[in-house]
Amino acid sequence: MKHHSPEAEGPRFPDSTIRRLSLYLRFLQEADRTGAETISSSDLATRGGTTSAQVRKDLSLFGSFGKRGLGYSVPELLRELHQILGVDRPWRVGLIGAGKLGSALSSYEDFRRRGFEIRAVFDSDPQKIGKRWGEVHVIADADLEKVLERESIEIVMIAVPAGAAQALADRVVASGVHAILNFAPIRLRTPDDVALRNVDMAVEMEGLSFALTNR
Amino acid sequence: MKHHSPEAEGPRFPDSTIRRLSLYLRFLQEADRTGAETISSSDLATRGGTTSAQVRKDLSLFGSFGKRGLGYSVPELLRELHQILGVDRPWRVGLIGAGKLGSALSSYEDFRRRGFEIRAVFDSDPQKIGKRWGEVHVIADADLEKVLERESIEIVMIAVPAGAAQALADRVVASGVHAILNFAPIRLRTPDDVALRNVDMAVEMEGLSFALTNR
DNA sequence: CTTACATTGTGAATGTTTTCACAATGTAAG
DNA sequence: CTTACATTGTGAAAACATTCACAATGTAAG
Repeated sequence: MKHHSPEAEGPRFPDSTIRRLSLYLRFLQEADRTGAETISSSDLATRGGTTSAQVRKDLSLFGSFGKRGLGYSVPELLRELHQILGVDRPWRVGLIGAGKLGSALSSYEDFRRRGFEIRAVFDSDPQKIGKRWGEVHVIADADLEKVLERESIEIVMIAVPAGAAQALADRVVASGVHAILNFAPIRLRTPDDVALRNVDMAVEMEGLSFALTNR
Repeated sequence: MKHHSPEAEGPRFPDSTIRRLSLYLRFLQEADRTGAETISSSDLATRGGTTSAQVRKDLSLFGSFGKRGLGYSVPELLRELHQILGVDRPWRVGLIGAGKLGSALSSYEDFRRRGFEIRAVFDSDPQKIGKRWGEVHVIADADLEKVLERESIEIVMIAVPAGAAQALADRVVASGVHAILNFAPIRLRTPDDVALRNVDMAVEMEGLSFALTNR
């Protein structure tokens, strides 16, 4: 029954837990579509590739949502997870980089479906500026600050070459954005109050290379 | 001086360590380009966003490569990291999914530069089959097994919609491939002896959403 | 050769995450 | 109402990862 109390320094939640909550949310949506009323921690575990104890521990960090002997109510847990993850409302997203990867990101249906709405696309290439990209026009990097503010962008995705990423990140942060998803193969330096996630495909490939080599 | 011995069950290396080794490797390559002869654990730490003790601990899992009082020889540590990560030789990679994301992946220069060579691209769309994609032609999914074997593919990247991913993964595994990089928003089930990494962009975005919500 | 200094390699301490295991509590059937 | 059963929530234990702290060992200068 322990909810996190309104302490000066709030509790810190493991990153791994947050990732798993995202996965649970997905299975719940799936289960909901098939009309399931309730779901047990082991159901969630099997699909999420973890254990039922882990599922219960993860959820118990945020409250007690289940019924002993029965499991969790699908609609209720759906509501709770949406709220915990903050996806109970849409987010305004900016995308920097209108190359191939940017193109893939801007048309990625899963983002829109989950409430991540790309409201601005930026690029430095004059050839691309002004072109229609989905529902928005490509904007010059030079106008970054102006447009981030005008469009109230809350999350920025960076999909540019490594050499350009840090300078752009600095400008994004200076514009008051507090969340960045970085696809450039470089470790960005940002202040502590900026949430930063990296999608580093080369690192992932090298992880596979390592696994194949050491068997 | 402790090297890993040839035991029946080899030591297990933390995933987090392997990821960091990739980052160290990058920074070393950069340092090498600027002509640096040696580098200290704290140099590596600053760029990698960690601590010098962590760097030394990571490296010490694989051997002792440094010189007390001096640091690490850049060329030597480069060689060692290449070998540890298994990127001292090229890898033959297959790509399933010739959509926007597949397109971005197949032209991603960082892969080629690091020795990940895409030797085959697959898609189910008859419209796309036969078209030139970089240096290869798009091949029908139906020929997956045949071509994976013919091209001696060692690593497969899956960039298809969630609904198609598991069935394709099963076929990939059955064809003897032991490493998969999955971009589909689904948790694939694979045997234990298959190395699997996921790049899940929706999960990353929800992590940012969570961070922004809980501040 | 000796001293001053830098930096590694690594046990031990600490911190974090996962797993275990079971009392608590709910349902359902007789 | 009682019994049989399922499943949660959670302390405690175990496993795992990071940080500390310092002896060991190298360089370089006088």
